[in-house]
Amino acid sequence: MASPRRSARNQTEERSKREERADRILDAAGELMLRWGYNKTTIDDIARYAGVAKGTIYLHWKTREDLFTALMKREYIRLSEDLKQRLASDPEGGTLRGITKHSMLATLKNPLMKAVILRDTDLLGEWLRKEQEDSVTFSQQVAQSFALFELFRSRGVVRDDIDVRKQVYMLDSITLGFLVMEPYMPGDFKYSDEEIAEMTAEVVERTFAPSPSSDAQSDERTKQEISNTLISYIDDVLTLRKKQNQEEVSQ
Amino acid sequence: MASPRRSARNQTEERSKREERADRILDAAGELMLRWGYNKTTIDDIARYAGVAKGTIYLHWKTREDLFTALMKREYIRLSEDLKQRLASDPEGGTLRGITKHSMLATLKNPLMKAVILRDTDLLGEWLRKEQEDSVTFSQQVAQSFALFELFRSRGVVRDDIDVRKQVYMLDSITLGFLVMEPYMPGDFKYSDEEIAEMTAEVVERTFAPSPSSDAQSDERTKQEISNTLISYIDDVLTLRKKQNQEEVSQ
DNA sequence: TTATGACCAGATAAACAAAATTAGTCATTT
DNA sequence: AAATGACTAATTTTGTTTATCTGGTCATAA
Repeated sequence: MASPRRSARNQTEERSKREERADRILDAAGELMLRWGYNKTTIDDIARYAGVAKGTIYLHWKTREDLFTALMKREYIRLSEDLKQRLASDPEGGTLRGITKHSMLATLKNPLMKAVILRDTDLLGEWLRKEQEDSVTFSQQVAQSFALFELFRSRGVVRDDIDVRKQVYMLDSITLGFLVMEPYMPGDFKYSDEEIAEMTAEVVERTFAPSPSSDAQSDERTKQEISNTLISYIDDVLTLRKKQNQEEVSQ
Repeated sequence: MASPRRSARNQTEERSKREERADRILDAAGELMLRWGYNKTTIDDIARYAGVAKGTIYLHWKTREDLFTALMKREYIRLSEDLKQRLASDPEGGTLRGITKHSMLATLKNPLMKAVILRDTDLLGEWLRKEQEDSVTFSQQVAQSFALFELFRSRGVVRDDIDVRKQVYMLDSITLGFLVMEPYMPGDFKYSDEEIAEMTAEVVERTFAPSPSSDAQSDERTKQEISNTLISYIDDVLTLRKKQNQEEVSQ
C-alpha cells in the first residue's frame, strides 16, 4: 500500500499506548470475570471499569468472545512467565520436585488458568463451551508431560519400571487432586498455596523417584541440563504465543 | 400395646416379604437414578419399574426424599460389605497398599457412592443440597482417616516425619484426584477400575512408606493385626447402620 | 389386612408477551 | 485519525397465564 506513513518513532509511541490500553481493558475483564463470571460480565461493565468507551473495546477485538480469549491467552503467557521465573531462580528448578512445586504454585496463583484447567463452568460459563472445541490445550499439555517424562527417564531422574502413559496419568491425577481438593475439605482444614504445592511436590517426588538401587542420582549437571531444557521450552512457547498475538492484533 | 398379634412365624414371613419388596423398590430407584438423576426420577417411574403401585412405596417411606436417603444408606452398607470382603480375602488386606487399592475399588464399583463422595450435582440434584446439611459423612470420613493413620504410624507402617493432618490431606487429595480424573483425560487414555486402583495404591504406598532406615517393616503379625482392626471397625459400623435402619422401618 | 390407583393440591414446566439488557455499529465529536 | 456514546437489532430476562406433572392421600378392592 502506498498510503502515507507516520514516523517510526510516532508509530511505536502509539503502539505502546494502544497496548497499554488493551492491557487495562484485559485487566478489567479479568477482574470482573473473577467476580461475576463470564456470563454476567458485560462489555459495558468492562468499558466502565477500564475507563474507556464501549466502542474503544471494539477497536481492539472483533467480538466479546475474542476479548475473553485474548484475556486467557495473556493469562497463559503470564503463567508461563511466572513459572519460568520461579524455575530459574530456584536451584532445585531442575528437579522433579522443584518443577512440580513451581508448576503448582504458578497454577494456584492464577485463578483464571486454574479455572480453565479445572473446567470451572460457574466461572467460565459459555466461553468454555464455545472455546474448548478448537482448543487443543489439554492434549497439548499431556503431550508436554510425555516429553518431560521421557527426558527425566533418559537421565535416570525418574523410575522407568512403569509404563510412561501410566506415569503421566498418575502425575496428572495427583496434581488434579490437589488442585481440586480445597472445597472438599472441612473448613478447619485449609492450607496455603505454598503448603499445597509443597505437599504435591512431596507426593510426586516420592512416587516417581527411582528405586535407590539405580545409579544416576541427580547430580548438579543433570539438574542444570533439565532446568535449561525446560526453560528454553517455555521460552519457545512464549515467543510463539506472543507472535501469534501480534498477528491477531494486526488482523 | 395389647393388640392381637400374628404368630412369630407368620410375622417373619411377612417381614422378609416386605423387605424383599423394599429392596426391589430401592433397586429400581437406584437404576433410574443412575439413568436420569435424582431430579428427573419420579415416584411413578420407580413404582412402574419395580412393578408395584405408587401407594405401596409410601407404605415403606414417608417421603420421596426418605426413599432416596434409604437407597444411599443401603449403598453405603453394600460398599462397606464389599470392602470388608475384599480386605478379608486379600493377604495384603492389612497393608497400606492393599487398603488403598480395595477402598478405591469398592468406591469405583459403586457409582452412587462415588457420586456422593464427588458431590455430583448432575446426578444427585436436589437430594445433595437437602441431605448434606445433616450428613456429617465427610468429617466422619476424615476422622476415620486420622484414626487409621495413627494406627499405621504406631506400627511403623507409615512414616511419621510429616504432620498427620497433612498426611490425611495428602491421602484424600490423591484418592480424590484418581476418582475425578476420568473425564479430564482425552478419550484414548482410559484405564479400568482395577488399573486405577492399582495406580492409586502405588502412589499412596510410595508416598507414605517409611524411609528404609526405620526398623519395623511390616511383618505378617502387623498385617494381620491391622487387617483385623480395620475389618472389625467396618463390622461395627455395619451393625450400627443396620440397627439404625431397623429402627427407622418400625418408625 | 394389605395393596391399589384414582384423585387432589401444589409444584413444575411450557408458552407467550412485554420489558430490559446487551453486543456490536456508526455518525458525530475531539 | 482516534475515541466516543447514542442507537439498533437481537438476545436475555421478567412477568403472567395456562397446561402438565408429581408427591402424597385415601376410599375402595383384593
